Amino acid sequence: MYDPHIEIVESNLKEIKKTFGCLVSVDCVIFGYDHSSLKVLVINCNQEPFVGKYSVLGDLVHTHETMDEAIKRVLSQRAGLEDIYMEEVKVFSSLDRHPMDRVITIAYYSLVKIDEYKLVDAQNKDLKWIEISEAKDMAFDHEAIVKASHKRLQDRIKEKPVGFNLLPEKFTLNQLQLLYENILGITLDKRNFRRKLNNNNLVIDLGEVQDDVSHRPAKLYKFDFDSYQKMKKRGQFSFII
Amino acid sequence: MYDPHIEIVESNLKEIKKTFGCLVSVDCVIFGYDHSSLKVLVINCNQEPFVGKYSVLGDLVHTHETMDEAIKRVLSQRAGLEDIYMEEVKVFSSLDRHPMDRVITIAYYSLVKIDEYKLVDAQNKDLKWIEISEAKDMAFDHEAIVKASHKRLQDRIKEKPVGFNLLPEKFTLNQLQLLYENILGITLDKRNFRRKLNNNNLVIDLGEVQDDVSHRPAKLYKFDFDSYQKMKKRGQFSFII
DNA sequence: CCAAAAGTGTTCTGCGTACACCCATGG
DNA sequence: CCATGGGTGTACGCAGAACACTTTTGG
Repeated sequence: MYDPHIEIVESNLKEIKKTFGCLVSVDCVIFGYDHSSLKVLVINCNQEPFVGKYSVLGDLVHTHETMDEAIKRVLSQRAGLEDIYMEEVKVFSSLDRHPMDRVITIAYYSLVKIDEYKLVDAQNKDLKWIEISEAKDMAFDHEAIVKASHKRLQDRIKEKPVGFNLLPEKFTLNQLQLLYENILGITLDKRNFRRKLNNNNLVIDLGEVQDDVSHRPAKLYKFDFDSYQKMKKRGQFSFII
Repeated sequence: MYDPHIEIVESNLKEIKKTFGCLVSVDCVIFGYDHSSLKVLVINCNQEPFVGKYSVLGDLVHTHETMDEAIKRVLSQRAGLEDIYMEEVKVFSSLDRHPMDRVITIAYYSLVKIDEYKLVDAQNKDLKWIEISEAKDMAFDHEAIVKASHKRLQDRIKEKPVGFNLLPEKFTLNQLQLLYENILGITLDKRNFRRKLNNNNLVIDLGEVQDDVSHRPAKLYKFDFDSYQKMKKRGQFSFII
């Protein structure tokens, strides 16, 4: 019987590469939150036949870099983003997902504090934040990539405090609650939400208040990273909202 | 400024493939459960410098197949497995993970009803079930791949009833409980475990009993797939043990 | 003083958890 | 009748969910 298993050995390496070599890319769905809705960072695609459609940021993976390095390079060089939260979502491998050649892509999503981020756009002039709901009819299979990433973010935020990566260092509890409501598409009870935060020691009262609002200013808080680390270590942490 | 973004267009496709083409493989961690412990299906590696070490089943992805097709091909051709549960785990992309060339691999795990599976080994003579604890010092980075897959299974089984894929169609409640205890490495309370199953309508009493035991025979149950589907549809399903 | 949003407590219900004894069968 | 595992119910505490009014500030 034919042995379908291919062994990579010196003698047939060149032949193997010719036969099996394919292109691998990373695509990163960058989420931002502007205090009213969840946004995705996109670019106008300039590859036929998708010219004019939106695309998320991505690039081919170089032969000398890991996925992690590739995605960091894309975030840094193409969006000026450093040290931001990111997570692998899944692999997209349809044969026809790229019109020019077979390109396997690994999707990631990232979370950006949109207030602290000015669009860095050295390479091109059309980086743009769009609403999740606008992420339709995108280039390649990027609509599916955005959908899968959004779903992953929704799942993740229910069990880990990743949402803080979308807010400024100092935030009000209402801002935090609205973030959850927007991402999950649900409404939450203010008192229950706050009690849960307090029970978990997840936020620290900074003793400061808002100073630019025309009504009673809200207290400002920050995420209690140390407390979260401790809770993770001893026993399990639950943040299912 | 240098634009690091590579566009794949007809004119430079060949050059791009030469520069960026790399090898992609799938590796599948196949879990089985033999009524006492969780097992992994491995093979003796025959590639230097790992000859004699264990490896999980994997293969290069062909240019004309998706990941899904590749993993199904590996499961079918190399282990005779068809239509089994599987899930993508994550990408492994260290530059030195394969000694011969840069190979990016996508790890999957699968669940097999070990009782109903006779080792099909047409291609080679050394398919073997080993204990999780024996999955050390494996070929390539397969120890890390097994660890990550095991962790994923542990996470998944807490929220979805995937464990039934490891048991025969008919099983006793004690067998089910032991499965959970073995996979999670914890002990569970018998009465609480059973109450939760009943509350969720997850199992159906078949009205049959064991007939090969030298003590009071236990009732046999099967997984209630329809009930699970209904529960998933209306509202959320929780199976956190 | 009015508008706007901030902030705060209680009750009820259901679920997780801890826990121990009798039952049915084969040998 | 004995050994072996099979099977069952209760009490407690905590956490989620529902729910409405008072407070503080700016204008």
